[in-house]
Amino acid sequence: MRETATPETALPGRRGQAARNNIVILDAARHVFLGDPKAPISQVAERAGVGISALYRRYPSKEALLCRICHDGLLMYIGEAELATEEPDGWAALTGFLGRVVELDVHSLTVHLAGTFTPTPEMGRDARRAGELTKTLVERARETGRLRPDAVVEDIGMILECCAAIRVDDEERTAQLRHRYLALLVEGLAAHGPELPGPPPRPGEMNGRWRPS
Amino acid sequence: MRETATPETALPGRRGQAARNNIVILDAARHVFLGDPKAPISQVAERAGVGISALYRRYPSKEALLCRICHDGLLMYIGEAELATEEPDGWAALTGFLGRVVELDVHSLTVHLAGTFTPTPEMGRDARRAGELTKTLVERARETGRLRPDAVVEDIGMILECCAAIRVDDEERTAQLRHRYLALLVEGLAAHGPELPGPPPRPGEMNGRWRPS
DNA sequence: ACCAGACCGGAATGATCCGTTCCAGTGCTA
DNA sequence: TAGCACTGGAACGGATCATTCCGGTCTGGT
Repeated sequence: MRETATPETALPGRRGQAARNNIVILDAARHVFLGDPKAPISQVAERAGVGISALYRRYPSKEALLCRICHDGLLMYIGEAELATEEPDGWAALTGFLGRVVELDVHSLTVHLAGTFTPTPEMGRDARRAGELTKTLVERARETGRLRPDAVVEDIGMILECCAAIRVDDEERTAQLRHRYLALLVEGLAAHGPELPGPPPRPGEMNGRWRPS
Repeated sequence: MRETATPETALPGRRGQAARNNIVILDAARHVFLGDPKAPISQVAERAGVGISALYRRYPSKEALLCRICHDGLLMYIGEAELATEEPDGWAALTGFLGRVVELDVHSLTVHLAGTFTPTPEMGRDARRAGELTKTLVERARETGRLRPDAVVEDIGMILECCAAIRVDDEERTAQLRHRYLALLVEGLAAHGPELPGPPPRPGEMNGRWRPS
């Protein structure tokens, strides 16, 4: 009688259309808001090929949709981080993790949507969990001796930020280019050159966005 | 009778106020539009401590002001590039240049304002000149053998893009952090590690923005 | 001392954009 | 075939801005 979430796409008729729309809408929203976090909601509907009501039936407001997208991204981040923890080589764990996060464009999904909605307490918890996992990854990478000693956990977020800045029209090409500059940055992380300049980023420093804009 | 541009700030009375405002307005505009390219023009006036008329007396439209700011940035870029050409060590020339461009936030000034106005032909010429200078710098850096062989000219713009993505509330701190990640990227450029992934960026690839938005 | 006009601040205007609501279908489902 | 879950898209109302306009202020030449 009741489908809780997404029992795959193949129901017949109206019921099926609704289930399919659930997915299609989330995909469209992700894509559109990745391109422009302030995009009008009508653009999401258009890309999804549905009417605006279809959106408002599922989410009470634009903010709720944004929140959902962002939270999903956060969960993806956590998932990848946990996956990475299982990699025995600490260095490969960290770099592989970075590569996958860049590939999925998860960073844009989470950080760049900040300020467009007021975060839920649950997201706060998940964000903290994400932070802890990242810390673990960095520490394990440091133990291998491959990570330069003056790198800190907070550098990771900044590095992802750098990669997310790369954007061209074609989506696949964007991913390629991001991998290129991630590679450059990772080489930098591995290089034991002269000490990095400036005080390293402090824990909350990049979170100016998270207050309700 | 007639002051052509900015005969410094110290004239008396109204005439002097006008001259001073010229500068104050450009500074404010630079600052505000760097923070948000789509900021309302009233915000520029507020930061400059002048009324809106003072802006419209000088520039016929918001677009004109944006164009001016952007062009100034382009000229700064060219200036720094020419300065760098005089440095005898090709590697120091390139890295020093990058540092100064990051410091001045020139990249945001030029690229991030694209699409907010229709470029003038003169800007086109200057942009080409900037490209040539950059190319020279990269080639000279390559001759020193310090630059990894698979790096290309177009990487420079992307690297600057990465740095420009770093932004925190405090302006000075932003600059510090940018230098930090620039250092990482430069280490990457110097490292002769495994070949960089993906086809390198092609010449026009990042210019999707330049058509009138 | 005086006035024409350069310059200014900021309110008023008019257009655009966008989130949200509303309503008239549409075709399952029972 | 009636009822209903769901839809597309038009209409509404508020917000945001670029731009214009106007009444005031101060300067500089006479």
